[in-house]
This record gives sequence, C-alpha cells and structure tokens, in this order.
Amino acid sequence: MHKLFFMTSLAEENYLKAVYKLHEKSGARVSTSSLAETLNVSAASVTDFIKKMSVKKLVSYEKSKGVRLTEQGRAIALATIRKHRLWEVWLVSKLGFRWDEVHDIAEQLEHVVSDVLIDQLDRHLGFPKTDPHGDMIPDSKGRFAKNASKPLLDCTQGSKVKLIGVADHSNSFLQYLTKNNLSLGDEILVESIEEFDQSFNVKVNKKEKKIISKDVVKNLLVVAA
Amino acid sequence: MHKLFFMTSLAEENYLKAVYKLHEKSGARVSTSSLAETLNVSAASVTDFIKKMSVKKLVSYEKSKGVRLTEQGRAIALATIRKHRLWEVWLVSKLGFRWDEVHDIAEQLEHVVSDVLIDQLDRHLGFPKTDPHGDMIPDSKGRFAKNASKPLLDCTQGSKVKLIGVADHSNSFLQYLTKNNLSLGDEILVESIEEFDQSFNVKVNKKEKKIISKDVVKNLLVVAA
DNA sequence: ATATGCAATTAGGCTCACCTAATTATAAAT
DNA sequence: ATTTATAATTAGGTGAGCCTAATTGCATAT
Repeated sequence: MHKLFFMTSLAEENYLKAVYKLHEKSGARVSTSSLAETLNVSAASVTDFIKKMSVKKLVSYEKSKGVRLTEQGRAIALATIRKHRLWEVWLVSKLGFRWDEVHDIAEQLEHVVSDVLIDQLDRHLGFPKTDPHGDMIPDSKGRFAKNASKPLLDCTQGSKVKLIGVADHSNSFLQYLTKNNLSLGDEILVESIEEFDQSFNVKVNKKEKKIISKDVVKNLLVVAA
Repeated sequence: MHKLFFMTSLAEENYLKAVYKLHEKSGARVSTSSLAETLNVSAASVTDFIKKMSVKKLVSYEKSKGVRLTEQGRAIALATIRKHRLWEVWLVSKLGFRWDEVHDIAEQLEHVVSDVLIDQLDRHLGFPKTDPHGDMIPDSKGRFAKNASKPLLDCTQGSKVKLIGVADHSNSFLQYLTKNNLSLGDEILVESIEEFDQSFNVKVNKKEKKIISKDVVKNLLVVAA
C-alpha cells in the first residue's frame, strides 16, 4: 500500500519547530547537539531522524554541517507554531488558564490534525495577532509580522514604553511577573537606572513604582509607548 | 529507569473504549475479532495487545474466552468517552461544526492529557449532559445516567415522542437526517405505520408530515413526549 | 603540522504497535 | 463422535523513534 497523502508525524512537527526556533535565535545552521538538547533526545537520534527528514525534503542537511529548513519544512514549522499559539490564546481567553499554565497543554493540542478546525478556532478567538506571551501568531499562509520590540534593558532613562512580550517563557519567570503585578500592555516609565547593578527604577501604569533587576529587565520586551 | 506514574497510551485508550462500546452492545465478553474489526487492526494484534493490557490489569482476559474491563479499565474508558463527548459539544456549540463533522476531530482531541483542562472545558460548556448526538456525558467520576430512550421502531400508532438520540452515528445517517430536517428535540407523532414495509407516517413538531423508512426509524431514539 | 578536545556520526540494539502465515481451539452440523 | 468451519492464538517479522558505545570529523592551540 502506498501513501496517498504526505502526512507529518508528531515527531517531525517537533523537530521542525525546534529547528525553526533555534535558527531564529542564532541565525545559523542548527547543530544536532542543540536539537538533541531542546528535544531531550540523544544526538545520535537526532542525526538519524534528520537524515530521514532530509530524504523527505523537510530539511536540508550536510553531514557535520548542521540543519536548515526547506520551504516545505518551514511551512510545517510555522503551521505548528500557529496552532500552538492559537490554542494558548484559547486556553487563556476562553478557559481561564493563566499564561504560565498553558504551554504543556498547547504542546499536545498543536498536533491535532485538521485545517478547518484551526481556521474555525482562529475565527472563534477573533483572529488574534499575538498569543498570551506576546508572540506573533502566523496566519493560515504562514505569514506574520516580526514585532518591533526590544528588551527593556536597551532602553535609556526617561523612556516611556509598553510591555508587549517576554523573552523567557519559563514558568518561574512568568510567575514572577504575575506575582509582581506586571502584565502585557502595561506602560513602563524608566525613571532611572542604577549604575552598579543595572537594575531599573520604573513607574508602571503611571502609579506603581518598582525596582526591576537586570535579569528581569533583559527578558521584558517593549515598544515605544 | 522506572515509571513513576501509570500512564495510558493512545492505543490503550482506544482499545478500552472499543471494549466498553462492544460490551454495551452485546452485554457479553468481547471477542478479539470484534475488537479487530472496530479498531481496524488484525486479530493477531488484538490478542497481543490484550495480553499486555491484562498484565497491567486494565482488562481481564482468559485465552479464547473474550475480554472484559476491570474497574480500572472501565474508569479509563469512561474518562475517554467523557473527553470525546465534551470535545464534540465544544466543536458544535462553540466552533459551529455540524454534528456529522465532529467525530474525527474529537477522536484526536480525546487523547490530550490534562484533567484540569477537561474540567475547565466542562465548565466552559455549562456542564452539558449530552453530546450533539444525544449520548450521555459521564461526569468527572465516570458516573452517568442511562437515558431511557428506545428506538422509534418500538413505538405504536398514536405515540407522541421526542427525538433525543441516534443509534447510528455514521456520517451518511446524520446527513440524511439533516437533509430531511430532523433534529434532536423534535416532537414526533406517529400517525400510522405501514403494514408491509414498516415505514412510519409521522408529523414532526405539529406541522411537517413525513414518511420515514424502517431503516431510519430503528435508528431514531425517542422518549415519551 | 600535529595534538587535543569536543561535536557528530555510525553501528548495533531496544520497545511499541502493528503485520502475515501457520497452528490450535471451539462450536455447530452431520 | 467425527467432520467442518470459523475464531483465536502463536511464531516470526517490520518500521518508527529512541538508546549506548565506538568511531570519525573538525576546530583550535601549540
């Protein structure tokens, strides 16, 4: 029996997503060891699997030179990211989950196969542009605008900015922000920056004064307000 | 490395659901061949897999004597059915799918693992008692009332009943009903029954007269109106 | 140019969920 | 009670996605 339609497996979607994200970070060809690290499998498994994906034209691969996505691989990676982020929006806006609770569930939901489902979900949510962490959601053609945000760390004294995303998606970071009453959309005024530890003294939404450490500041993504 | 938590695989959930449903129909121990048929796998695979599930105490199994669910197996089967039916409600009531479009998608969604997700979904939907086909939805403890419906075929001339479910869940049957403007909740008055082909002459919702063939009548589940 | 150290690959093997072909059990019919 | 038909099981094998251990490739320092 031969396959009528080319079908992408769960493992393939995860590999493609990982290649995409690692490429975003470094801009270079992606190493097998970094894939092994993010996917929690051995480097040997990665080499093995990458070779198979290469035969299917999902990635281009030269021995010992790292991996790159093909157009087809990129399309699948973006479709998977789209699904993941739409499900995250749904979990937060319709089911009442917090932004630090949705990743693992969305990680499962993203592999459900049905184009019409995703398009209906998108409509149900009102065609959101960003997910609960401020990341852009690709449209059904895989297109999406790069948002123009930068780390708050790069801002100078006197800047008035809006918090629109986070660079660190870990639960502990998200929970820290929640606990300290910082949310996406908040207006942040940089009142001063400590010389010696680069911590920021800010005023949030024109009322609350806060001190934010460098480690936090570099993971807050902002645009001019 | 040893497993900390007992985790049910996708295949196990499907086998358990199939055992549950076949037992519902026949009342007897479930044969490997009937499981093979409904799961679209070979009988040899079923024997194989059933043995493994038996070791895990999900089913009780005596060689060549058929399969029965253990308490634990039954609980998982019911939890899976609960998930399936809640997702179907969601697909129809929130995303606008028709009742003949939801099965395959729900079949995938039902395997997502997160108790809190399902409970939140349940609340989001307003704790529905039945799915879009009229089937009862078990609660989070796996309890659910048997509905007291019977096939319209068993009704006599003059009966006034309400359509609350269907015995055949196939797309073609559901689409037939939609096309002929029959929905759950409709009131059906049996005006007469043809002697020779057992087709029913009915009046629906006090206005529309219809002729319904025996093959359809036996798959319509009703209660006294 | 060669040694060192780390990254990447190859070789060989495992488990899960499936398969076909061959064999054995069971139930029904003579 | 024996044949016959069908159901169920056993034996042996496959591909997907993973593993460890051994080997090879590559960059950097000497």
